[in-house]
Amino acid sequence: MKRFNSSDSSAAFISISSSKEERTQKANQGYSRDFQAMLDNLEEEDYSETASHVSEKKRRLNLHQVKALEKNFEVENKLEPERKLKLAGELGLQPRQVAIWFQNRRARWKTKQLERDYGTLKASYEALKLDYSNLEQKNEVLAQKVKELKAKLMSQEKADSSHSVKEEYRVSESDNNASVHSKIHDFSGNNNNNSSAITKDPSNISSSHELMNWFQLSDSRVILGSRYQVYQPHLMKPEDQSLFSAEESCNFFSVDQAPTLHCYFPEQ
DNA sequence: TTGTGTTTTATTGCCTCC
DNA sequence: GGAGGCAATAAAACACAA
Repeated sequence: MKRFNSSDSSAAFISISSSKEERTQKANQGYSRDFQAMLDNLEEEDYSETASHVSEKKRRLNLHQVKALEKNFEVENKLEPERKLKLAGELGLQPRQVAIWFQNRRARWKTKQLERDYGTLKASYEALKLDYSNLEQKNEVLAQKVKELKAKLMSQEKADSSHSVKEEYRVSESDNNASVHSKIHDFSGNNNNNSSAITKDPSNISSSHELMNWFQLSDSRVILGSRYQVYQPHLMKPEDQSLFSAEESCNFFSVDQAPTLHCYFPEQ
């Protein structure tokens, strides 16, 4: 149960007869503000006097009272006891009425503030959404370009590799060296058996001619660590050496997930 | 005039602070 | 434990279309 001050509790309701209220409201519509305020004050006194014996009815505050309360609310939305008493005295209201008005006003303000916040959030969400769809479009364009460049590179490499094979074959024939010829043929014709030619230990090569050819072959290869790993840019299949592998560029242009670099740093 | 939706005034119950 | 704030709610007042 709410506790009221003794000063508040007596007349939270201002009792009036409804017929009288309607009459005065209609009559007041044509008056100036000052004159209406004066009438209102007179009415307050009148109602206070008759409060004890007339049926209780809610009564709306008049324009003057509401404006004064609004002005005070703008200054400070909380009400100290002294200010409450002062306002109540000035406006001819019960201190409790002033307190209730401030309380309800704060509630309305809060609702409006929530609506504003919602509007702001909604606007920023819409902007973000638009931004996202723009990025998505750009992403698609870039992915398409990558695809085109890849295709171009592949066809170019195909042309280059067939050209270099022919060149090497011609050189080996004119040299009339069976050993080197077989090695080159083996290497270019069957990639799966590369290891035997590539990893051959030079100490097993008997003739100086053979040794020379081994150097010629290994010249274009990079030997890494204990195992002989081959880097053969021209004779490698394009799909094996492609920077953008079947994993499709490490999802670099995927919009659904963050780009990962696992294909570049597999150990990580 | 009346039904209906909205706004305003006031109450209730709970919570926090001193 | 009293005072005051807040959320939820009731109820009167008001606006307005049909």
